[in-house]
Amino acid sequence: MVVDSADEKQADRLFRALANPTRRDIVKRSMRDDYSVSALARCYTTSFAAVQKHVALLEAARLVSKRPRGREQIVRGNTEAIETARRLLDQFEEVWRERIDLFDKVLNQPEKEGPDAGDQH
Amino acid sequence: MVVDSADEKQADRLFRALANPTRRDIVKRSMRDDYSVSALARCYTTSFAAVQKHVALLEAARLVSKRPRGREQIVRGNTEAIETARRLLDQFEEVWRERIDLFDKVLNQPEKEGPDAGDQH
DNA sequence: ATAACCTACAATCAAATGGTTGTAGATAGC
DNA sequence: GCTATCTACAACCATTTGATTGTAGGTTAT
Repeated sequence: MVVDSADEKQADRLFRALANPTRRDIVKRSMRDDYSVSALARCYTTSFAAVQKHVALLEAARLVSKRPRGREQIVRGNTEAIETARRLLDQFEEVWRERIDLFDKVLNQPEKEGPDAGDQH
Repeated sequence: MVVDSADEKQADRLFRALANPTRRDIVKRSMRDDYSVSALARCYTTSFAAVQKHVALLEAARLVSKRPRGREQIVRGNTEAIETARRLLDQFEEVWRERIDLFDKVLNQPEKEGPDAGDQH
């Protein structure tokens, strides 16, 4: 029941990290160009520490990675995490497809009863 | 700067709603079968009111919709919201592709300077 | 009508979030 | 060496979240 595995926690972190406009913007920027943490901070009106925390959160969700360059940390967007999120979304549509398949199966085998009780939408 | 439009708020709600294992499970269940709110509540160890609030949150994110059937409310998963989330993820990979394209363009026009300073990865 | 059930909503509470300031450690440049 | 810059991290604060219990209204069935 809601298993609460490591994968689930990672899914939590992923979607949680994406649920903030500043963080989404950071992901986009760091996908497009190289940014140090302070360079990112200059893009927003919030404090450096706030941006730093956003980056840390994104890093925990594996949406970005940091690598040191001299005294600064270069933030880099990670497409694999996006792929992971996409696969998670696929799971939802997969179970939806199961419903459709089941519905079709009932439609194509009307030997038992008429589908009058079918309350589609 | 981080525009904060209605679309952005909807994206916030969408990802926020997905950032919880119980809510993700509710979405899957309601995609697969019809569930009343109380039928959903019976699937989890938490209180009815807690599940009710989860459903309200999912409804605000348009991930599910409710329709009354007698005294109960039937919760139904909505694939369109999943598609919306997928499109949002597409945006990230789109800007990433821009980076790749730009990188290719530089590689194919080495007339200016040698790309020795290129710090790939 | 009465009992049982489903839902809605308010009040409450602990924990997490998003933000701030301040302090301290490294590194780069003069 | 000294200064400016970049980062990390702690402490703190307001708001939100996730959950609870309790109350009330509506629907179904007996």
